Amino acid sequence: MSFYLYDSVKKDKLEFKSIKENEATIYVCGPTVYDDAHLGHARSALSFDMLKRTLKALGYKVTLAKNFTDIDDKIINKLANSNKTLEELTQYYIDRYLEDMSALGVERADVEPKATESIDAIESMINRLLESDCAYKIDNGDIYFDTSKDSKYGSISHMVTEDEQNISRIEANSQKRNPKDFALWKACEQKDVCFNSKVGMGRPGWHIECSAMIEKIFEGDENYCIDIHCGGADLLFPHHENEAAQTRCALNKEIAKYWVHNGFVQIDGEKMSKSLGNSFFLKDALKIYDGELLRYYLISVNYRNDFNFNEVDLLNSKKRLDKLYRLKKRLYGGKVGQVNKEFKNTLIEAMSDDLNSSKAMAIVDEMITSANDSLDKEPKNRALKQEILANIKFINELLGIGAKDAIEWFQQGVSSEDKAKIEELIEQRAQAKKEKNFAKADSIRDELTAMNIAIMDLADGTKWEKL
RNA sequence: GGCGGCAUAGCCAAGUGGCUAAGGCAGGAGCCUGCAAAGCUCUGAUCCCCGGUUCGAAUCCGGGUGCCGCCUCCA
Repeated sequence: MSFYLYDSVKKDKLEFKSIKENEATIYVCGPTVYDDAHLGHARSALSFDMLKRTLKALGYKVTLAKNFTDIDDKIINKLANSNKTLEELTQYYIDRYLEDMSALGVERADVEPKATESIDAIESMINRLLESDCAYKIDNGDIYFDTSKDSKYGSISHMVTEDEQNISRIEANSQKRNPKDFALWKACEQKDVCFNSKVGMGRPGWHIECSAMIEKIFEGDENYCIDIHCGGADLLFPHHENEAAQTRCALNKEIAKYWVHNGFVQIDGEKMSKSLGNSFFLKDALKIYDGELLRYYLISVNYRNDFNFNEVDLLNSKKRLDKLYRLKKRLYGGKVGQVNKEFKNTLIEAMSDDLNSSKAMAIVDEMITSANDSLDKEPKNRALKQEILANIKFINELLGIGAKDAIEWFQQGVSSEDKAKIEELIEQRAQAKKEKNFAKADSIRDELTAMNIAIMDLADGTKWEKL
């Protein structure tokens, strides 16, 4: 089966042809670890988690690297107001990031390089750029990349123009050869946030770390370092433009064969920001909503589109995901059989079309309806039940949803005392029903409703769910 | 100022030249049920506006209008 991916540099949906047959190499620009992860980080991580899962389902051996930028101006600023070391501070946020992403079902990357642990690769690349005069050092020790040395500069973002007016906001520095030149290395004096390297005392610029890490981690071929380079839409310029330029000048090849960018998350139609006070940290969202639900909600929209996060839509997603778990609950404790091949292929096919998760979810919904219908007609068909459970298992492999215990799913946040009380009330109601005392049965149901508990009388007894 | 994206039923959202425009939520009708809930069945849009290309366009081109993003750290 062919895999198609929208390349945001070529602006076209292309058939994926990996550098090495049946192997796929992916690099994702990860977070700068100076604060907790927000919904935007989640969306990025989820997009490329789906990419990895889909390629694996198609039979590729996937290697995904996601970096942590653990040295940067904002980290240094934060350090000034804390009594932690650089490593303590960044490791704290790395752990927080991984914890939050784990709650969303994001698989760990195969390689997780840190900038501070890649100084050797960075200084090596900077040295080569200096030797070939693609980079130059100015009086204060800063090292800049000379964008005029890269004839293809601008080919990634299509953002570079000759018009001087457009670049008025770029850092003014009289020693820079070209206004667009960017820092590869920032000289500094403070020892606690600087590294002693062959290119001087200082710290790496943001862009060089990705180029250097990719060179260090992946082999590539004579034309490309990796198959797919991923990141948020905002990274296209200047970050990815600069990465591409550095790699071209240092290695004489392109950094990536395909470029994939995910769209932004807005909250209630407004850009996320601390000043707006819209709760945008993942940890806050996870206090209220289940991680799997957030995952399901966030992947319900194509990864390239902007995403407008709001509670109404989130609760709609909850109802939709509940249907999957209700089906799973219907088959509770049953054996998992063989997945339906047609279902599996249709689902992979949807994801193979530029990760069309919306379509994949529609296919899941159709499977749920058809499965419920079949179960209504043939409640004792064991083979059918086993196949449906296998289908649900495959949904989890590909989309990362539906793996939880179906009973627990509907009882999240209910204490064991409340559970006992609910069971007791249901028992009393069953007795009242048996005696045809419907008034009493209904009043017990009202009592449960007041506790936010919904009940449903099924063939095999009364089941309850937390609303 | 420069570059780019988006606009599909009450809401969310697939679909990028051609069968009756996916799917979900909400709403309506029915089956089932002591009544409900759950589940199942049926039910809704000609695709922001104008013009063009074409036998044929939501889908391509041009022009509007509106919203958003990037150009400075940012997923």
